[in-house]
Amino acid sequence: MSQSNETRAVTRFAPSPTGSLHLGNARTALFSYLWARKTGGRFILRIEDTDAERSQLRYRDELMEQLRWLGLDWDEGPDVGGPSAPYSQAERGEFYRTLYARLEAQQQAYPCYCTPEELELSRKLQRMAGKPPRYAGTCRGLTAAQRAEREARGLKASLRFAVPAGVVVEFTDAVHGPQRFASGDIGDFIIRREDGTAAFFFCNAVDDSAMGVTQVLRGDDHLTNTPRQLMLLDALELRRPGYGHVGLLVGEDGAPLSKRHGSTSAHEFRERGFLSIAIVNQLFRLGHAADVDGWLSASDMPAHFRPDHLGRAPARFEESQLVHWQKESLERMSAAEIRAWLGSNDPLDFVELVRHNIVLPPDASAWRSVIQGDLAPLGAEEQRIIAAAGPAFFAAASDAFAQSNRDVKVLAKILKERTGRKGAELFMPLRVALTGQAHGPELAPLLKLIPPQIAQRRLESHAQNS
RNA sequence: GCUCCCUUCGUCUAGAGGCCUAGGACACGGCCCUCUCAAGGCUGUAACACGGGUUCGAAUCCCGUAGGGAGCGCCA
Repeated sequence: MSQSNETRAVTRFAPSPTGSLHLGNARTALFSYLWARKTGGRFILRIEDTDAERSQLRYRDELMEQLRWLGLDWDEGPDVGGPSAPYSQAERGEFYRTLYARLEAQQQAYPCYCTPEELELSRKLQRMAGKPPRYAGTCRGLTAAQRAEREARGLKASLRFAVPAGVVVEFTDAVHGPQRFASGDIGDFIIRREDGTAAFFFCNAVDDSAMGVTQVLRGDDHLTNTPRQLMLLDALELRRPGYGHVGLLVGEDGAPLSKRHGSTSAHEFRERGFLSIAIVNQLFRLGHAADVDGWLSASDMPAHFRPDHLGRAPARFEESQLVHWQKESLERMSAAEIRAWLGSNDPLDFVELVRHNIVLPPDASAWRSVIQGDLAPLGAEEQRIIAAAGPAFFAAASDAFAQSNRDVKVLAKILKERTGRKGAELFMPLRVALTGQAHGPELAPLLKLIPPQIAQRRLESHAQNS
């Protein structure tokens, strides 16, 4: 296994442009990217847009934008070209046609005239009989005359791969190890749709091979599909890429990540203000055992990627862990970078002051209004602190503030003499009255940023009544 | 139904027969620091799904059971 890790891996990400980049896909893209970068190989982006109905150019562009945002760049792809162009399957029809012709000439593929209704019925019947729902082979034995008769009736045909009987397909999965499947368990499957477009099993396998991909990394859900693709490649005498199937990414309830888990696309996390490097650090550790615990920069990540430590079990995505990487990422940014991330024009000293109390951009707005606008209503803990201090304290505080020239040290000294309070007993009520919150950045510099009249008013407001 | 896959602390994982009284990280609790939060330091709670084997010895190997998942699509 270590042998293959040393060689230059050619990997790919092959999304279908039918929606935005899902976290699960983002993770396999990341792993593929890292594998290529780690070994000095190549990373290919191929767009699987054979389903004209659902594929949209808009989605393709979004996908590419989101990959770039995550820091994944490709060496070959629809926009940058490469030796295996074109990289959109919709444009590879000619290549597919020569392969179909070969398969038909070798009698390893045949036209199928069954209608969707007939197929549906057949599957239903088989299910009821307790049998696996496989293609019955109705059209496999059709004579030339029978085919001609169907053509004459104007029937459209799909093309099916004739699965060889009695074959055992073996391969070594990069994450699951040795695998064996019997061809008898696999029905003849469609490789060209009735409309002439290539079906997934076919174009996906054939392109990986033709593009020189050495390591296919994909979700576990494809594991049992792999023998089909292998038989196809074998029939065409095309080189087999290595396959690796990683455990799926699931939500906090253990079910596959879906809408009901809230955000599931990279785009949604971006909208909420998560940093791409935070997301990448999190994905890096889901279904993958890194050799370090700490935060990694994008440039350090490839060296720490371990293809032989990819996980078989489903990995649960938990936002609390993402938040950790978000904090770690923020710690490593300059105030100017944080300001840019916030998209604000806050003074840098303000950013510097509140940065450790920010996880997502809305946290910054809260502090912004503390120094300029109104305070949010007090929470339970805050109310308790105010009540415990009492109006007399704030009357004294208000006086003291007027003499303090906004210097917390001076303010505290006067108050200490007047009230006998010190430490938390003294500072906490001040903090709550001035900021409306029981936690936050250091009080002294914060006070300097609050306009004096506003600070004065906040202290006085608690001196009045209970 | 058939075929295949998966199962270590709440979560991510280390672990490839003795180094495991199972390690780390996140989260959670405590202590220190401190006006508070965060950060940092120290520290605590917490897991080998179950049952049989094999072995001097099993989280690690074998066989079952249970639970979860995937595939069997003219969707990728």
